[in-house]
Amino acid sequence: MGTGDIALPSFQALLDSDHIYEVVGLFTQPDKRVGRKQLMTPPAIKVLAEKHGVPVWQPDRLRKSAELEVIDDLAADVIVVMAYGQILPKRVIEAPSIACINLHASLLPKYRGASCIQGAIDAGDADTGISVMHVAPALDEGDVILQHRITIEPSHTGGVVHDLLAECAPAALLEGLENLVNGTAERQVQDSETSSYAPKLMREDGELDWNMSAKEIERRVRAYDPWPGTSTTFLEAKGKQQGKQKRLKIFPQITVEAEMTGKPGEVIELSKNGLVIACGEGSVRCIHIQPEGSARMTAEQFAAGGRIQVGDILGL
RNA sequence: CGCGGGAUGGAGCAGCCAGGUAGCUCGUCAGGCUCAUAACCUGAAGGUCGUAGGUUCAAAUCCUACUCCCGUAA
Repeated sequence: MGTGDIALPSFQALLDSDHIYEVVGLFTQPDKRVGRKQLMTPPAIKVLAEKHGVPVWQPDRLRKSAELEVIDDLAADVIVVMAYGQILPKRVIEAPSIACINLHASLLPKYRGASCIQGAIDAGDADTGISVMHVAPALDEGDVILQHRITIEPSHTGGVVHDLLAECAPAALLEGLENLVNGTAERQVQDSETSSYAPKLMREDGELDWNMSAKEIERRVRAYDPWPGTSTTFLEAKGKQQGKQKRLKIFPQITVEAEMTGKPGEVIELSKNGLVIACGEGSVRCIHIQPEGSARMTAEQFAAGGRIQVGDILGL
């Protein structure tokens, strides 16, 4: 059961190991309208499943759908869950004869929840990983079977870590399955004292607060790329839209300028060397930005347009 | 037709509402200044104003259609 692209390599690994495991079905979220034209688009994992002749189910709300019977009928030995996007009813958890396991993209008990990857980078952690765990009725609180660890480099964005974890997941999954099958799997109860929760992020969570320190801003921009992205606002100084508040997206990599200070949100420098914005502590130098209504550009290009000036305050 | 913004030398933007000489900040090239420079000064090249129609003596500008791009819809 899975939806997100992070589950793709793991699903592929299961398909490839058909000499050991038979994939009897895939549950994933319904097709959604995406993009500017709102085209109905299936999850990539669904396409992969259909290519291999694996039956697919896409219930709107698994909890109260007829598909619950399907799960019983499939009589699976193990249910593997990764980035599915729905809470599983108890009935599903208890359906498989061996176990219902979940792959979670953090070192549990830290960062339970949907934004586990962003959470680890945003907090400045030195590493994160994949946790293979039993599914419990409460979100991401099940006993941990094993964890595979990866290092977060100072340049890693959310997207990079996402891909690294996706690559790292199949090995963890296969090891976990093997242990379960021969009964050697551990069951480490999660320490609720050190647990934390990383809630699902919304677009507006990417709005930068310039009162934060430059270090925190730098990590936030890195963690939230590509989703939900980070942005601030500026007042348009040119053209028909003059005086209107416009969105300005900020992309990695940005660098911390500890020496340069100013009122939080103030534009300290706007030149070919970048856009320097004052933070609560220090400032950050941004190179790649995107004003609303325009394509992504460099700070140098943005400076040429004269749409903001040094001294302007952003994010008001 | 989900909503909104946009298309103007190589880049980013003005000019459009109140039609009449192609503008600004850069970049590029040449020359100058300088011990030197990414700094400064002078000059030059470079644009079918997204496409196709229409209105007009005259269209970047007004009207219609189309194409493409961007934001947003978590």
